[in-house]
Amino acid sequence: MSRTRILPPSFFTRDVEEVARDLLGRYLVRELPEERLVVRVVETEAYLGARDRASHAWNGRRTERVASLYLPPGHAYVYFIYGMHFCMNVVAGTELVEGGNAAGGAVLFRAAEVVEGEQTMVENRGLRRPPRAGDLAGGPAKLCKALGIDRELDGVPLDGEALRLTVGQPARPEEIVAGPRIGVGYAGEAATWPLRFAIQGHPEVSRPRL
DNA sequence: CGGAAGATCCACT
DNA sequence: GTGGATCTTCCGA
Repeated sequence: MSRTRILPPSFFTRDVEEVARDLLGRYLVRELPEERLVVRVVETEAYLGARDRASHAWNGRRTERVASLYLPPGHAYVYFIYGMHFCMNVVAGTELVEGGNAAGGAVLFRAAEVVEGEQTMVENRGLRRPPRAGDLAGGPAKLCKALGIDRELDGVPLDGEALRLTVGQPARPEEIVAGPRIGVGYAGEAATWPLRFAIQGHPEVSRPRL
């Protein structure tokens, strides 16, 4: 158990689903100029890449927006959605080519609990009242807002200065639950795949609860 | 070159 | 529970 020991690139060079499960309980560290923010990941989703209709890399799609999905495992993919929100993924997978990620697999961070820097996260979220469960980082866009993550961080390595993933307090396998991913109803067969993972019963998990 | 939809959140009912 | 906000990206014409 370590807040500071950084997860190496090899951590992300495994099956995407396995990485998504193993990220539960890990610490995401955001270094701001004046302060360090730390959260513990409690919910993730795996996106398998080219063979996954719900993935931004479906069918090998390779546009400027999704270019970071093809960086080596361990890099950030941050995208803008619904005209006002950002969401963050980490590139993962085993299908490598030319030092990159051939399949475009990644893990979306959906929810986290605060470990350090709550006051700044309250301010980043624009909350005027004490946060209730899920207010700070109980959803992929809330998480980004709270941590000050936007497209500036698209493509950065997650073992670098601005952003790091550390060992943290990993979830025990028996406390992990799985279910279908959120907001991907258009994806046909893939919409039913149980690639959403969470720490069972955790109050910060986004809705609908698993 | 236009239109439609989106890995969401919030306020309001 | 529902709809509005708000805008980038992509595909089809």
